[in-house]
Amino acid sequence: MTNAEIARILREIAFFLEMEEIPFKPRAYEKAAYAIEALDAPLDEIYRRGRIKAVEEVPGVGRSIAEKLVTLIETGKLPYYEGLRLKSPVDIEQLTAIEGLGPKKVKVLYDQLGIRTVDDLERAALEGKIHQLPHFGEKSEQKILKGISFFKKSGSRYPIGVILPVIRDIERLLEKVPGVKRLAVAGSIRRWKETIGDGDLLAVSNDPDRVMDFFISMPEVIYIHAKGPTKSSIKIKSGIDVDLRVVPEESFGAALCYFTGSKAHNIHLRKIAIGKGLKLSEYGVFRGERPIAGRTEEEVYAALGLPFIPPELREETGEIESALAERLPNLIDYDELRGDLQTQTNWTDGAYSIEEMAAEAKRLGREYIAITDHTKSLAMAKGSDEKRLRKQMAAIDELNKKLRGITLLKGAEVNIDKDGRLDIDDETLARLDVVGIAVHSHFGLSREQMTRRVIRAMENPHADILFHPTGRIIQKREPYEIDIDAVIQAARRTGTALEVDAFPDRLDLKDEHIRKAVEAGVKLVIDSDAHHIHHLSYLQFGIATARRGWAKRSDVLNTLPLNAFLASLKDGKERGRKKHFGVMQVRKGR
DNA sequence: GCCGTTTTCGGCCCGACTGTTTTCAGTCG
Repeated sequence: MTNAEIARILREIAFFLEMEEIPFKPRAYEKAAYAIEALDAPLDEIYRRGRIKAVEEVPGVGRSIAEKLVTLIETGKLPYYEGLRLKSPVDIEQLTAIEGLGPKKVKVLYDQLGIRTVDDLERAALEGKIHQLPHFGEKSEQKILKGISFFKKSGSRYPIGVILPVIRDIERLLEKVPGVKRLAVAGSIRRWKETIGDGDLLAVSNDPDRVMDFFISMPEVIYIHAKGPTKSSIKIKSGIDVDLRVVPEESFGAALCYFTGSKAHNIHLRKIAIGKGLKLSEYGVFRGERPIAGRTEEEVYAALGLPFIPPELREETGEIESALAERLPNLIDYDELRGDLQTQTNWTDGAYSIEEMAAEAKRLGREYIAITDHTKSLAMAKGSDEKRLRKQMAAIDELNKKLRGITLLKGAEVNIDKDGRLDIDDETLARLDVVGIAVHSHFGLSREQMTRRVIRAMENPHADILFHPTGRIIQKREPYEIDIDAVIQAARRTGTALEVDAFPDRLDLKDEHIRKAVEAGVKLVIDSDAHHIHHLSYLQFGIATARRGWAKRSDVLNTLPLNAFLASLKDGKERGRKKHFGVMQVRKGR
């Protein structure tokens, strides 16, 4: 059973307990669910290694929940949970996806009308049975029907690459509303999470009504969830919910902190405040009634005895502890990448010529980019063979003579075959500046086979960078089965860099893997994987993901100037080769 | 049910908006 499945069960237990109005226990189960979701090892593995004691060491898991988890792991079932489900057999996941339905209302709907699913709910609403229930009325019934129609059309989360431009557009409109003094994007977008549930905007204005009126009457609004003087919430055509809060200027920092989240980070901050005899809310830090901080986030963190914590780290994965110990990493910044090492052109499946890609990259301020078209075994992308690759190298040499202000590197995205061999010969690879290697086929291998395959390819002395190491496409394709810890160890041993593919559908490596790689001292590169000139600006998503993975500038090779970059890339590989060679010698000597 | 530079017992984050209420519960973030 996966951690996600276990977490889901704990959350459902919390919901059932909430239905029964049992105090405090629901929070405990939710907290445990959250903690288990955030683990980087499967819980059943933790249990196998350390028995129940290790399970109890998960924060938020005590004796009672640990026992239940053990039952769940050992038998795949949990009688306590089954019992709750039997008592109220409702489809929690479905029903709570309807805006405005929580535990209490779900209970009334089930107790009074026997509603278990969204289909049941829709039937009852259409038959006019719902508005007769206590605490429901005409409006609730209409709202439920509206919610069901949204439920049927939409997935609940969107890739950040889809949502960011939409929110930026709204931001630009709101900035122009008279009276708006400050405006900021908050929420999970500001934390650069890979998928986003809704958009959060924060404003300071001396005419709040005017901002709110403008906000709810924008042409793209299709539904107004709520409108008040400080908070409004809408749904826009693309199906995304957007919230706008208006706060006084002296509360802007506290509000920005609060609306940026994450929720778990906020709760931790509030507990620290309580510990100091203070109170933290979106309006500021208070001692009694008296505000002592709130205008800026820096001020708020300082009042709690903390340095500023970058939004990308606010996931309650140890950032507050690190901040307290003054051990926060100095994260790579958004303007620190000098090069881009994965771009495709119209030589294979890209849409633009090498010249056009170079011109756009130069315009964006890059100092160098590698042209890494596909290789021959990727037939569908017109992959190059050795001969064509050499022809392209010659073309790049010619272009470099003409180009000013940017250098093109000769590269390739070399295909890893099923057994871990590369599909371009070593002589040709040796002539390339940047050899990226990547898996594009046989995604269904076992974890052992896939891990062996990729590591074997990394052991090729010419392989510089492992491109998109897990092969996932967000919300479309799961990562292939691979032992990422073994890959990280292999990267370290062979001196191969791991890519953070910045293409917003990939973000691969993802944040938590980056954190492991950084801790292991493995070098990273951040690439756009551009197939179009517009994609070259995707690097920002990669930088954000690297920051979420606690990466510093020094962890990322393409923050270096060209010569230092190339030296570093090849040195790493050289050291890896010698180390490997050294091991072989020892073995022979035995 | 969990947890402890305030605690092994007694707390558990805080506030806005809606709808159905006539003083507030439920939901959301």
